[in-house]
Amino acid sequence: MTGIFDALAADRGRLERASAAQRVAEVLREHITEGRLAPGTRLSEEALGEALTVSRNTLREAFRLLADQRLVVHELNRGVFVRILDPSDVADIYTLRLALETAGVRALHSAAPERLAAVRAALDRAEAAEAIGDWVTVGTADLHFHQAVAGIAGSPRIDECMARLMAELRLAFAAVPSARGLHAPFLRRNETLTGLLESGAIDDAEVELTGYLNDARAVIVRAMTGGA
Amino acid sequence: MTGIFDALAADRGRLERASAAQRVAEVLREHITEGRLAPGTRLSEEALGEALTVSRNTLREAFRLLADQRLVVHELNRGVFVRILDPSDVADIYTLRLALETAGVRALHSAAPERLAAVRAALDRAEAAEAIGDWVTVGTADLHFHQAVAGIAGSPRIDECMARLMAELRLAFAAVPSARGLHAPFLRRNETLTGLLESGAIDDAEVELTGYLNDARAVIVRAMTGGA
DNA sequence: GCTAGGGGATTGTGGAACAATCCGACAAGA
DNA sequence: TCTTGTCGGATTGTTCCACAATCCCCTAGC
Repeated sequence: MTGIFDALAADRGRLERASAAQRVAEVLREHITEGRLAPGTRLSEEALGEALTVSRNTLREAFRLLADQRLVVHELNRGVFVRILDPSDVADIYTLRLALETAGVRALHSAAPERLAAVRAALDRAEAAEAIGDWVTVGTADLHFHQAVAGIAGSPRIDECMARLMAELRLAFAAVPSARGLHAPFLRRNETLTGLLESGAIDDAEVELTGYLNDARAVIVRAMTGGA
Repeated sequence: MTGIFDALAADRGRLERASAAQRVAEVLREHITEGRLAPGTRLSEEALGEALTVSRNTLREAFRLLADQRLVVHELNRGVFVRILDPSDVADIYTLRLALETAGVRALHSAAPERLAAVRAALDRAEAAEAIGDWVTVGTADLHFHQAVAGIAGSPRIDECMARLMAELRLAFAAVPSARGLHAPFLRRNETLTGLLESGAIDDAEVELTGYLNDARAVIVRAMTGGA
């Protein structure tokens, strides 16, 4: 009998109006992760407040939200700047990714089947985007794929942690010139990993995942140090 | 020649004064994690601002910081409340803890020896506090012990993630009446785990850690559901 | 007993003002 | 020329105030 109410409750979040600070943060977040705001850019309170027609108070609250997500850094009396990731940041992101995605793989046997299906669905989206050469979408789908892998664990906190990491990773991708060549080699390995998961080979999947992430980390770190 | 400057640069963080919002958040955080502010308490902007002699704007910025750490929840047009953890939250915290601490254990062989020493040091502090019956300190040292285990990974993000989780856990502990009987049985297992780590038995340590956290989770969840 | 509506209290947001701080420019001295 | 001291503009940090939006509780009316 409560099925209807549960279904409605799932959409509860959608009707909660967002505060102005949240909306502002959302807009800025998009601009940052899409690369339209280059890392290191100073976000002037006055200029941004005027551009978005919000008060400084509201803008400062939005800055706090973004600082939490590590998309901007707040320097006292100097203002907020779009975060600049250095190679050690990227390496660290991959360390945490490995821990979270491994947790997902290990939870495979006790997880709901939908979670594994979500992994396959994300993979399909990535390959569909690859087929038409839409590399921006490929990058997005790849991130969603890995979120789905970690999501196997069924842990809200792991999901949130991964979401933050993926947002940070976009910052790194924005710093790498050719994102197209970056993702292509790894799609095949996504396919391999998914196959292992679907066959229930947890240990093999874990080995594959570890090697995958270590390789990806090396590629990106090299691109960052070599490119800049 | 640059050695001196490098050493000074390492202490750079210490001279950055904290903003009023950060100081306010720090004070509130202590009160919350020490249990002086009961979960569910409403934090009125006006009353708190007057008590701490800060303006509402500053207080609101502090609230954003605390909301990030999940110590308070912000409900639109209703205000902020000290977070109330339910059993599913605690269970989820332990899921993430397991992932992070496992990452530490697995990094054992490639970690600096100081990190393992930090684990032993935290354990010693806990046992010293136990000897004099200071159970509050035991609880704190136990949290530090587990942070040290995760810290073996040497990842700043893992460290920060664990620190947040431990702050959340204090909220749960505050809800459990007798914290004294809660920690005692697990000190022995901390000792066991440390011994396995020091002997380099990664796989055994991982098994012990997994069992440990699952048992601890069950104890706390039972205390929460039974006590309330 | 239940619904509808009103009033008070609190938060959300904007705006202004002043202090504190930073940064660059310029000048003075070695 | 290089370093150091000082000044002034620009920006942030913080406070205060005002008003709209919203929520919650209480009461009136059915």
